[in-house]
Amino acid sequence: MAEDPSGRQRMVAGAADMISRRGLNATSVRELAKHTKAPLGSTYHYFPGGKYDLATEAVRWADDLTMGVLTEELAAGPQAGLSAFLSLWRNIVLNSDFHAGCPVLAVSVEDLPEEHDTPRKAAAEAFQRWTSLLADSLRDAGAPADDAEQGATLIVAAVEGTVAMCRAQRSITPLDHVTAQLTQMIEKMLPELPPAARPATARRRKKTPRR
Amino acid sequence: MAEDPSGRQRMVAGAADMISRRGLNATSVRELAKHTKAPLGSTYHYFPGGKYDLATEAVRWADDLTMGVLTEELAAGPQAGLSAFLSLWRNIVLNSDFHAGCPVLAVSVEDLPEEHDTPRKAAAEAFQRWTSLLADSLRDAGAPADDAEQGATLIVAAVEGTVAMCRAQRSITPLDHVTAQLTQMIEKMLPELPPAARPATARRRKKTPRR
DNA sequence: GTCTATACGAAGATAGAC
DNA sequence: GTCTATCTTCGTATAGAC
Repeated sequence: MAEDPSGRQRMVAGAADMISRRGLNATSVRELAKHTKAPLGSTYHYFPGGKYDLATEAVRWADDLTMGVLTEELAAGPQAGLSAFLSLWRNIVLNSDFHAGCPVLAVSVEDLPEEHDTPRKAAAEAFQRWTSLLADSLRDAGAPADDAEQGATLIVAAVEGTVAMCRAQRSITPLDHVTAQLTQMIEKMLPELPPAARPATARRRKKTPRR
Repeated sequence: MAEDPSGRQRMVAGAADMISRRGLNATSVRELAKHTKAPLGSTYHYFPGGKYDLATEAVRWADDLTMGVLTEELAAGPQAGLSAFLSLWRNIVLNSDFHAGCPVLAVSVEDLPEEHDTPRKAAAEAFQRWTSLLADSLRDAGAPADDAEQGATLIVAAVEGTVAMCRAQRSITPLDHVTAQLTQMIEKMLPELPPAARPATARRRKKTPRR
């Protein structure tokens, strides 16, 4: 968990980044090895299943990273979680000057040969985990069960779609618009409360909040 | 506009479909020619700029198709337009058994070499056109200007993201959830009216409605 | 103008030297 | 165990025969 100097770990993170930029098909093992300063042959020592093993781990890596951020921030309620989720992708898009995005989305829109289907399955799992986490948080905060489930799905879908739109348009404006609307949506689906109050279920947090 | 038996037109539509399934990088000119029964050499006669010319036209083709559907159905108001927009992609996903999606999104998440950037620009334009059309319709129906603009962006982003989620999960459920939430969102942003009534601006339509 | 045959590079994957 | 050199397949693009 401390920094892992291992070439293996660097390759997984590097693959996630590269896939998020160019997609899975355009991410070659050759170039990845070069960028991460790992010898080409070692790749197949670390990842005997080759490119698709590597891609699957890259998707899981992004999944876990996102789950970590969401879990931590959702402790302070759905709005805080939404905000953190948005910031996560916002920073990735801006720091890469609109060149990087979400590797999970990238894998989801490339039809893979039937026998190398594990990256897509990992992507499906990631979306499911993010959605469930958000839905639970909305329910805990008092949203009706249907709205919680549907709203969580909308949040994940909208963020993924918006990141792609921002990249196409080379502008962060779509993300700002979506942020405003999703924030409104959550407000309307929660029971009305004075801004300071919070339902009891939302108060249990596991750690001290960040920052 | 009647059926075009031309090989050229078939290649553009075929490219749009293939890109929507596997992404731009995995769409080879070779295989496209084979699928559309056009000789490989002819491709470069029709599209002197090669693969990226072809991709750009494919994106514009999908753009125009979507604009046509949207323009026609939005004449009956924003809810009808949303519904048609959703159906369009829903049918594509279901008819392809979760293998096809939106070519505009596919192009948006693949970083292209700087010199072959036109497909991305065409994608940016497509998103912009769809968003503007929806925003205008929402404004005409009485939504506040900010909500109209932001809501239109959310609709486009959410639909694009949801199509990708459905493909990853091999399930149409996300699209159903998003449909419910977006429908609610539009209702809440429009002035309250008895279901039968309609603001005057939404009544002007250009053609007789289909079917 | 249409198409076949081919040039040339880069992809995934592996064999086998260190 | 690590890495280099190489095999095979497929990519884009073109040259030149009909």
